[in-house]
Amino acid sequence: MADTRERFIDAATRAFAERGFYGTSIANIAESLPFTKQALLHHFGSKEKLYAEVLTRISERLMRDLAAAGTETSDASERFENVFVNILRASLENSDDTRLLMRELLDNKRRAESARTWYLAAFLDTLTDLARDALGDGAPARSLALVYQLLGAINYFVVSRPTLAQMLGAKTFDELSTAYEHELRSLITSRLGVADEP
Amino acid sequence: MADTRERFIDAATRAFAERGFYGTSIANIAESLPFTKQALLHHFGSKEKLYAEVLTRISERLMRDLAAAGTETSDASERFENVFVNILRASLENSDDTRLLMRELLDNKRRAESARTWYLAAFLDTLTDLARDALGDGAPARSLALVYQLLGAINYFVVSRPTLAQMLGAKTFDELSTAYEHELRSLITSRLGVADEP
DNA sequence: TACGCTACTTACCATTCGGTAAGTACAGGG
DNA sequence: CCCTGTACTTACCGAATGGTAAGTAGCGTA
Repeated sequence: MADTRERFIDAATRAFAERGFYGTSIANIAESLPFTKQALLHHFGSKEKLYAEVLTRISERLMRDLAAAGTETSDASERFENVFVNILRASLENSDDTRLLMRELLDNKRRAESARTWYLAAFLDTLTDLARDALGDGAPARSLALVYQLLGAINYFVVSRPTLAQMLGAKTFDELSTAYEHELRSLITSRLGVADEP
Repeated sequence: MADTRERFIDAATRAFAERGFYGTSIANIAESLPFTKQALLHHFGSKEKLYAEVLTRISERLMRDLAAAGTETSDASERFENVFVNILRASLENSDDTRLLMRELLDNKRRAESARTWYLAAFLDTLTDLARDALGDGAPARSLALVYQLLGAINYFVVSRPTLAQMLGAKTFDELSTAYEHELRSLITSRLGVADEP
């Protein structure tokens, strides 16, 4: 059944996000559902192929989210800011995906071919165009750098949340969580508000 | 010999950074040196203990670097900016360490007790104090959020470099690399240059 | 010369891993 | 009623893993 496949992909996403590709065994994934690992192999053929399906589903969602955002306003700066706030919210909401993609980023140099970066390339292209409109200057590397810095600010935070929660204590952690989006907006608007020196 | 220990820790740092804790076998580490895995076990007792020594050595370097920076100037904003540029340079220079710490961040929720966050706590404390001085406002959560965003901007970039190099091609990648520090400075100075609304 | 210590090695082991082989149960169609 | 395909299961396998046991070689000391 297609439903069983989906359940496997769900469980695999959680497991891979939590323990990484090598820290996760297919038996482990299957045991979190009422199936054996052979059922998993029946549907996906191999661990690698299951992982590929997990990645595909995540990048499809990313592109869908990105396409949905960025059409709310005509002001370039405002649009830029809103797009990144949307990315922050989506990344927080799908933190398993975010963690898994961070692991993939760390691993994919080794995981050979890794033409798997296509989703990132499309992502960056779109965002860099938005950045150029918002910055209004000509150097494409600057736009790309800014985009990457903001993605880093977002993803690193999402990935750190469990550690931060434990380290900071509930009160400070809650304050940080609520401050984060506001502070991200400040960072973006202030950056967009100043002229660049060459 | 102490030298053999150091060589094991060096090799382990590279291996753990590249493949992660679970993707690395102690036999693999030993094979990259003219020793057997039993020599490794003789010196460190277990894989976990070796990993702990690797982490300890990294966090000691981090604290040393941080203590060395931040004393160059008396102006709070300038000091803040310089500290983060120093962190960027050090993270790039020790990219294995950066990658390994990113993996640890992803793993340590699971790796139980993980009182291993102490180095991060001290790091954040120091940086947040600098941020408060530079921002000149009272909300500690804002300072912490800003610090974390800049750390994210730095670490995410360092970790992504192999992927970016492959994805962007040599020319664009070089442009991005040289633009990154400049753009980070722009991000910081512009953020410090505007007043906060509550 | 004997002793103990450090720095290793070879041999071995139980467990876990991803994957294959060979089935069982059942549904739908001719 | 049989045939075929799907969705699984139990049984099994070779390779790799972390770790233990039991050495061996060399050095410093009494």
